[in-house]
Amino acid sequence: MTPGSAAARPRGWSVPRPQRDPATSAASATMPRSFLVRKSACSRRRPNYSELHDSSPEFTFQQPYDQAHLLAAIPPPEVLNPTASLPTLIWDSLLAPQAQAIGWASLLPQEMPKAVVELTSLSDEDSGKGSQPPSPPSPTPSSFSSTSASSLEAEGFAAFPGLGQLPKQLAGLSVAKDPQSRKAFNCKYCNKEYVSLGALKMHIRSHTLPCVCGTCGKAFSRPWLLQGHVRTHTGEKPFSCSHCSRAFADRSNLRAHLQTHSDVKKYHCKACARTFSRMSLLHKHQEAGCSGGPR
DNA sequence: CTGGGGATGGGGCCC
DNA sequence: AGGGCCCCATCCCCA
Repeated sequence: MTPGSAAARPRGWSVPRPQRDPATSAASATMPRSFLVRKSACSRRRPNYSELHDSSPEFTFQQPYDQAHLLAAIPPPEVLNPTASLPTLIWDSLLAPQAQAIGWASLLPQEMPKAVVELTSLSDEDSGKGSQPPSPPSPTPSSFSSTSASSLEAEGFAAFPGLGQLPKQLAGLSVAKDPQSRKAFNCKYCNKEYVSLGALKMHIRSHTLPCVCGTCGKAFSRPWLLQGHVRTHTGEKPFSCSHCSRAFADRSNLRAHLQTHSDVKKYHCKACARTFSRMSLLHKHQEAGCSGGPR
């Protein structure tokens, strides 16, 4: 398949989550979980991970600076492919001297080389945190996505004159005001709007992808996403079906699987009353042209 | 066409 | 405030 093909389909608004697990939250049952943001058609584009290895000449890592800012990310030694040495590294792109030379401010995010955009910064204290199998540790990279623009200016950019003017743009932080003068936070990468800085910071991680797989170099926005990915390498499947012997690496997939054991599936076709274990199956069914009659 | 598994993205909640 | 986790959504692939 082509990694980018998924982006071709517009997805529009997030579907409000109908109900949350009552055991975990009762209040949120009345509130859609994705009410904060409208997803653009391209918002779920998949990164071209091959580009992680395709460093353009302007961004080749250089000695000795690069060594000082490289850090092996997540690699439980027994998990690592001995031959996979490479860009499974996190690099502080923001502090890179090369950044000055190429005019960051003039680059739109999508124009930045992926190898730069996706590799994010680590502080000294982060670099001291190692990996702990079996579960990959959270790398807790202090990428700029989790750093305020002001602190970036104060900390990192101070070391590199000339970058000081850029951080707010690069960090994707801007505070806008809506007509009611209520604060809103816009992502400079994609213009999504958030009602809290925390939500925006979380979102920005999806642009910066600070969590990098030590085995294949694939980058993720959050540690637990990486953790799930690492299971594809290790084969770990901690979620077992209580009805059969199947095990799954992902809880959501187990949940979907459990539906297959149920006579009455979760998703109903309103036209023909058929039920499906997955929303995607229901959609396929409808797109295929539901006859409308009961089956 | 259908059903299912695998993989991944992302916002919200809890601690 | 931030990390971890939950849950949902969706895509791709295959049988």
